Amino acid sequence: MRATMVRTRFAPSPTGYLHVGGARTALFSWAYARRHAGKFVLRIEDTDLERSTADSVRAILDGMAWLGLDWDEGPFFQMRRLPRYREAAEQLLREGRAYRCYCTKEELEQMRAAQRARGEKPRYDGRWRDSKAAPPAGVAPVIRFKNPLEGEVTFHDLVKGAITIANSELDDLVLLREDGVPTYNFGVVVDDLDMRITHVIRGDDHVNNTPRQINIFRALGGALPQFAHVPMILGADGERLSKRHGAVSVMQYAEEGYLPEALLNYLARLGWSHGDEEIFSKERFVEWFDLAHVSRSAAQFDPEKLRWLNHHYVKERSDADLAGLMKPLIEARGARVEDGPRLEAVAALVKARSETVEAAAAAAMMFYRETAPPEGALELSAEVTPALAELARAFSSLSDWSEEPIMGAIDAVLKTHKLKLPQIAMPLRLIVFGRAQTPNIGPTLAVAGRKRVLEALRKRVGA
RNA sequence: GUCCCCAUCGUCUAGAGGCCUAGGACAUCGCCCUUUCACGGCGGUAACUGGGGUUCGAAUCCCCAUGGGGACGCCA
Repeated sequence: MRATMVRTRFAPSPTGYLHVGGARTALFSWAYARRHAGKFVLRIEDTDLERSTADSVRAILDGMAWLGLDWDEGPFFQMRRLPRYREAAEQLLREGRAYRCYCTKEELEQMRAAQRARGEKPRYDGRWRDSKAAPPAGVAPVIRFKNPLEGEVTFHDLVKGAITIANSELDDLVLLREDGVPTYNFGVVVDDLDMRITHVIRGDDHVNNTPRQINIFRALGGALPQFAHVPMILGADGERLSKRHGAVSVMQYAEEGYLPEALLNYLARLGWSHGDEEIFSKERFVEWFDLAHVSRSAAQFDPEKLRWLNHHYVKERSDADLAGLMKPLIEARGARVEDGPRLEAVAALVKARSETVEAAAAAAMMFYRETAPPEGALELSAEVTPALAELARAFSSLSDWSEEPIMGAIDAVLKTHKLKLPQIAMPLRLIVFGRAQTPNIGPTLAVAGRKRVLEALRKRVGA
């Protein structure tokens, strides 16, 4: 007998972009399904009519696509399943496991305020649970769940272990609003049941919802999935992740020149580990991923380490690949790649000092845009000027414009004028590129092209 | 306030009773390479929250304290 197939899901609410916390939850859920040759289901929980938007749905899908997290079923939208929730709620009503509640919001607020004032946990007191009172006229009821009064719920979380919560801590939550839209806890249960989810992998913040959901699962007569609650991601200062901590949106990282494989690798390593392994591919991650090694405590997001990882992957990309990614960014800066040196050669040169594709594009600009040295930065001494003039002549007569002959010409000039390399290389950098820091002078001049080098030199020292 | 969860270097983490004078990575510091800036190489600083148990032996198990996080909506 084969074990039932693993089915996991990612169930975001479309109320904003895909943020790193959600992305990691999705990643773990996705990896678990892939690892066990199961199915990964995407479900959009759009029951918050106020905040859900089509743009958010797009943003979430875009984020997942960029990260390469593909799903096998869905996206399903809860708002298209309303009849199904109504049906499930009516079943519970019929079986006496749910009831109509006619409380007004003001009434509920009053009740909670009083409870808080008494130092109690605010919760619905069940006043309509067994009420025989006639429903007040003109009030549309909600349907509430008849949560068990006694006993406790224990479940074995795949990452946290046994968790027990007393039913007396729970209250009769709303299943269906007056307009027939399900609340979160009800929608989740009906869907996880209908979609035959075997492993619910989600954020830590849902631990407290789980016992409620388990009670509903049971009332509905369904089989329980396994639960795995992954810890939250905190900002670098230990606070809840927010915009203050830099980018939280996955797509913003894309825009800032991060590579998907870098973000993926970083996220995988946040709250999960495989011995001392730090750098691994998506494929390797799938091979290694297990719930047992998910950590139980929250992790702080470290932008520095992400940058380091990204740099690693930038260096790992082929020159052609990197050039392809850089091109639109260079053009966005108003330069034409066609007017300058071959982008692949430039990419090869700037790789080592660019943590992001953005940075690589910025560094590449020195090859695509003329820049005059800052005022006063270039002061040529009486001995350097003739040396540079001679160098220009030597350059123009080189039969081959590449690193080796270029350095040969420089060495010769150094020798005849009794100069040290920096004395010639620094002015050269300033004259040709308008800056003192560039990659090694030889390959840099080679990539820049003879025409540009000679023109800049002649303008400055004649020849 | 009540309930739930968590606790190893600044950060991410290894560690499932002896392999731990606690390992790796980022960051940081120093040296080397480099006659610029980087990349790279080598090395250093740096942690088991506290207190009680259990055990021949505890970072690892139990209890308490402390600290942190989460949840208490007709949000998800």
